[in-house]
Amino acid sequence: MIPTTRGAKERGAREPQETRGLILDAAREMFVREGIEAVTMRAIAKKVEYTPTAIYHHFRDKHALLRELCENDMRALAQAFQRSGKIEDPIERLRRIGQTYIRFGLENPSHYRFLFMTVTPEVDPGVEKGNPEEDAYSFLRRTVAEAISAGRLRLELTDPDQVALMAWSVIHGIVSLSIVFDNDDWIAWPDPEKTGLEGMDALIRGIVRER
Amino acid sequence: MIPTTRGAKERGAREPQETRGLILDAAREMFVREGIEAVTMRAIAKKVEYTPTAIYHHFRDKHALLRELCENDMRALAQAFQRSGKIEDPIERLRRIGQTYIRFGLENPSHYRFLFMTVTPEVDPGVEKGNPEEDAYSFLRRTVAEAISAGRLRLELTDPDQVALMAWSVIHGIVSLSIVFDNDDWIAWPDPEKTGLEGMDALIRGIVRER
DNA sequence: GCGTGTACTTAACAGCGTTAAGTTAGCCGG
DNA sequence: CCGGCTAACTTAACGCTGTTAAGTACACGC
Repeated sequence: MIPTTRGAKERGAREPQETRGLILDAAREMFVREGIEAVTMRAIAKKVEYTPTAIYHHFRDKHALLRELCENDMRALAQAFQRSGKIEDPIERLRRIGQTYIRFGLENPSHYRFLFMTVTPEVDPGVEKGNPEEDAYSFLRRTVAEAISAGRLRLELTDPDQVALMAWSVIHGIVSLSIVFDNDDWIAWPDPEKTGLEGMDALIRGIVRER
Repeated sequence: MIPTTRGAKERGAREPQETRGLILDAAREMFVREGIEAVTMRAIAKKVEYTPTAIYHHFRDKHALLRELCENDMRALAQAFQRSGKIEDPIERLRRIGQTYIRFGLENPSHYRFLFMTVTPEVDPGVEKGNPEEDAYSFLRRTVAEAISAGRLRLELTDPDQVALMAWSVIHGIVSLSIVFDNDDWIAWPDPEKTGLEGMDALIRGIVRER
């Protein structure tokens, strides 16, 4: 049962189970280089020099492939958050989370679009939800909860989910708008990172408890 | 040159130039009822009892059809903003704009997705940009500019585009996240309209000039 | 040596947006 | 009255997509 088999045929040199990784790598490159709509099963197959059908031996369908592609990056985001987790002050940490998130979005628009701007038919529990080390949202939520229980926020703000969503929204709003209306003359675009950070700052001013 | 022609064949009863409107109506219904991906040229054609090719006589391509479909609603949004334009206080007006926008998004998720969450290759100047009566963003921008010149905002906030984007972001963030993660158990969803409004309130608290 | 299972291929299906070419019907100038 | 013109429409097809059924080749365990 242990896949020590290697049916690589006269194709020879290629490691068999490695094919899976090969497909993922090829897909990832096309994904980031030319956007999600450039990634077709046939194009991936061509790049790794297999037939399109071969891919279905390693992934249930296209969506599963893309999801696996993005889960790594999703985890990477959560771990980037983790790094800012060392900041003591939860408010300052929140700010830092925002910055990390904006940069992730602007640097990986394809992943961002797939992860946060695409309606998926069903829920895919790929990363472990509720675990702050893998799930970026639950890390944000925990930070907010910390700020609440430390009495740093306005007293009427008691629901950590709601406040977390408010914070996420400012940032996600800027990032997704700048992705959608990139090089559009509709909006006179200020620097997205700067605008996002200042938006976060404004929101923070609006939720902290005045003293 | 005036299209008084009527080449409706033995199909008879059908008004010729009206066909265009017929197609739009059919597409609109499928659009709001089953979402954008259910709208295929073939399906529309079947519904209006023409061949798919016939549609291309009235619209350059699918995107043009969808755009025309949404432009009406875009204008409707701008006019809904217009109605809140009567509020004297620019800050209060801003709040009201937010509420109107949230409702529009939550009530018309398909239109919303197409208008604000879809990357379009080129800019389509359908609604007249810069004209607050047609262009919802420029209405928002004007309100912000008014607040700035009335000295209502913090002194470091001088760019109306940037502040308008910050405000838009909170709202768009909530709306788009609630569309994408609708019935997803990842997030414990508070009421989106309430969360959006409170987010807007928090942001407003964070940008107004303290006195 | 023989089955078994894994990795792959060939061929095809159904659907998509779109286009080239042909048909039909009605108007308009001579 | 009639030939030409044009708008509105159809038939047939192209090239693309994701996906699947069926078949082949190889390496392994028994």
